[in-house]
Amino acid sequence: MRNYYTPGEVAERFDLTLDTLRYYEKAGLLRRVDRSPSGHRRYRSDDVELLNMIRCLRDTDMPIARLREFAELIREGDHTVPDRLRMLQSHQERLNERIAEMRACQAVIEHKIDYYLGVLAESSPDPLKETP
Amino acid sequence: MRNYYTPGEVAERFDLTLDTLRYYEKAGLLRRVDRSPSGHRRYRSDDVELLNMIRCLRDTDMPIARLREFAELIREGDHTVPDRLRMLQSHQERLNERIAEMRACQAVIEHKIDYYLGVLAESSPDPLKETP
DNA sequence: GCTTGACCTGGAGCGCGCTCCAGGTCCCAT
DNA sequence: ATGGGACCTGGAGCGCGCTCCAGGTCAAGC
Repeated sequence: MRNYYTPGEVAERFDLTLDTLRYYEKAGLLRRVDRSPSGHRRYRSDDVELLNMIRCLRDTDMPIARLREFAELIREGDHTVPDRLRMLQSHQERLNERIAEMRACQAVIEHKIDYYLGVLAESSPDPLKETP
Repeated sequence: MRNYYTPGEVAERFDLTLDTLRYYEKAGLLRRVDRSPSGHRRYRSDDVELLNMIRCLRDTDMPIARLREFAELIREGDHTVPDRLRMLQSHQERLNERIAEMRACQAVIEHKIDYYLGVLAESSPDPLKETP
């Protein structure tokens, strides 16, 4: 029973390419990952756990640079928990703002959709009762 | 009484730079804008109206290429209303999906925040009743 | 022994959406 | 007449986040 994950497994699990996975490591989002005797990477379950977080944060547009900061805090040890907490909390706030912004845009777009629907209704009115 | 807007006015109104405004024009998001005798741009109110839509769509991550398609439909005339409608509707759907995705990520992040709060609570428990 | 496939490396390249620049024109106020 | 400010042009450059590549190693199965 293996206690590690191969690059292929990890890539598939998070829907990342091998290139991206290596890029994340180079960029400092992951520690230097363990290797098999032949040099292949072996991801531990805590790497995978971190990647899960990374994917969430990336998917919500946290830039790589900030992700690296976060990862560095983790590597520095338990005394950085308050800083990590602050990072996550402020990210949540930004996210709330972003979602609100998107909702506002949606409203404007919806308005335009209604307008277009109106235009169509007028140009081709009730097909059973055409205007004379 | 002027019936046009200067580049500076438009840029400020939509919080864009003059460069971006010109870029949008080059990219085909705007028609070739009118000019003053001295060559300065003069935006009409329908340009401004379109820009308002463009800003909404860009702010919700519609790529420039798709925006150009949309703008071209407008230029082609009223018979493209159904196509425009479809574009906006499918954009709204994508947006809903995107927002749902972000909410899902937020839940994961919130979970982590709670975990960190737990860690902190444990490492520095009730300050008035320290563990012996 | 040979092929296949998964993985390795360092480094170059790319697509997107701007952003910046040099050098110029025009107009208005001092 | 001079200076400042708003704007013009074409084209180069940039930051980000990957993505691709050539050339190589290794392990397992036929």
